[in-house]
Amino acid sequence: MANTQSVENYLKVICNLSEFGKTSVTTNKLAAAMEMKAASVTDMMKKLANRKFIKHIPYKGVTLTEQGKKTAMQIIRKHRLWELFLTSTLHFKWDEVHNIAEQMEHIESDELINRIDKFLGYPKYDPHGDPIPDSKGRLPLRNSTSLASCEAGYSGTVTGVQDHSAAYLNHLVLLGIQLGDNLKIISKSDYDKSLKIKLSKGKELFITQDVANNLMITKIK
Amino acid sequence: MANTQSVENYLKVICNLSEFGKTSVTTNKLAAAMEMKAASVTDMMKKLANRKFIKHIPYKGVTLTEQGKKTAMQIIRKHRLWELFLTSTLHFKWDEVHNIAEQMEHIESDELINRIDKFLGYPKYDPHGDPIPDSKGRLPLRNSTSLASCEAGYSGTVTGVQDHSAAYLNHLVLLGIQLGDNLKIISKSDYDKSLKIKLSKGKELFITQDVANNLMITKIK
DNA sequence: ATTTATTTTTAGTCTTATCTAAATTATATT
DNA sequence: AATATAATTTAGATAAGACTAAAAATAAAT
Repeated sequence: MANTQSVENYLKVICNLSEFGKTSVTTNKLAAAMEMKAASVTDMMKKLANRKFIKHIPYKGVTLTEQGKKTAMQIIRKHRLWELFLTSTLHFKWDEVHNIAEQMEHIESDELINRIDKFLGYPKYDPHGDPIPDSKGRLPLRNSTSLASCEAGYSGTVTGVQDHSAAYLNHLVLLGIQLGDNLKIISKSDYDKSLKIKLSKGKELFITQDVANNLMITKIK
Repeated sequence: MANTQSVENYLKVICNLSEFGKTSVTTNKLAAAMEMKAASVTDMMKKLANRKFIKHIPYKGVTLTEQGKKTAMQIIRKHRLWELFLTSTLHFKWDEVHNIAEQMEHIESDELINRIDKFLGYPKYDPHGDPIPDSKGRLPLRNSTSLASCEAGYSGTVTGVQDHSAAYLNHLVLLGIQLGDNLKIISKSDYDKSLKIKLSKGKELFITQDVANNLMITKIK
């Protein structure tokens, strides 16, 4: 009855790459994201399609079915709640939690994850600013945009990251940028699209387009 | 490098059945404890022997090597710490935690389990009174004996159970017996070895030999 | 000391999930 | 439109871990 960890991982990654089921995902993209060979992915796609988790159009890609999305959301919920537990209760740093949560997300017990949810106070966002699905699989909405897409003069609050790699997260720590920080775009270079920003604490700094691309903010004005 | 969950389960069960490596375990006993067929167990014994976790004498049984014992103790440590976390932090009942801990014990992260240990205040015993190995694999000692082995007149404190089944644990709840309770043996029946005991709260009750056999106490006098 | 019963092992099969290499389909380029 | 390139799928192999059925070893009972 229960799904294997492998099946859960595929569904989770498909869900993330498809923006929660909105778009279709190609075999190679999936293979790259899962660090597996395309042939292995094709194999699994057949199995997942048989079990009605996805719709697979050969040579074209896959999309999640309602059932597949529902299952994937529960795994993402578990992953994000465990990440938050690890940082807020056990004081892990935000770049250390991913690998452990990858394991914990497969623990099979609705009761357990609901109690963790309660223990944490029914949080809406994980340590990287990603929204946590509730027990019904519903996502809280937040209209955040990439910092790179904002013009000079705008202010905003840092709400999340798109790149979850330890390297990127550590780079932000180095720059002194944290989730929840307010910042203002002073200017934008025409030369390399780098940004001069001012943190609410007063500190001014330059960040590259790459860094700005992966930083999510909610525009204030 | 890491061991599979299956390997970890075998080592854990061997360790428990062998009284932490002291005695040898037979194929059939292991098969029964793991709810598997004897043939499957033999297969795995060869693999574990190859990897120097156990010594296997065909047709005779297996014993843990030092390495095998060390590995098993870490799994038992994780199991017991997670059981305590589930009861003390998430308020699960003591008969509900086993299945979940069976899964959590396989999470691979020394740092994680050490932080849980610290979070719980470096506890020495789990919710069933079983000793928790420390990070080096050392077990706290406690000289407890089965209540059934004590004579009338003796007093003691309930320290643990030998039967971990939900049925037994619920039966104790029904009787009103908890870990840490003090009790005194009023009399012992020659007819069926049942015991009349008095709890420190004042309540008197009769318990069968079976129940007494599975209840561990430290004799006070 | 044979025979019977029990325990354990061997041999061969199955499933899941991965891989490599080859074949096929789709896309891009002249 | 033909061909080259890239993406995807098929076919066949492998490893882990479980199973059944049969063979072998040990233990028990006459």
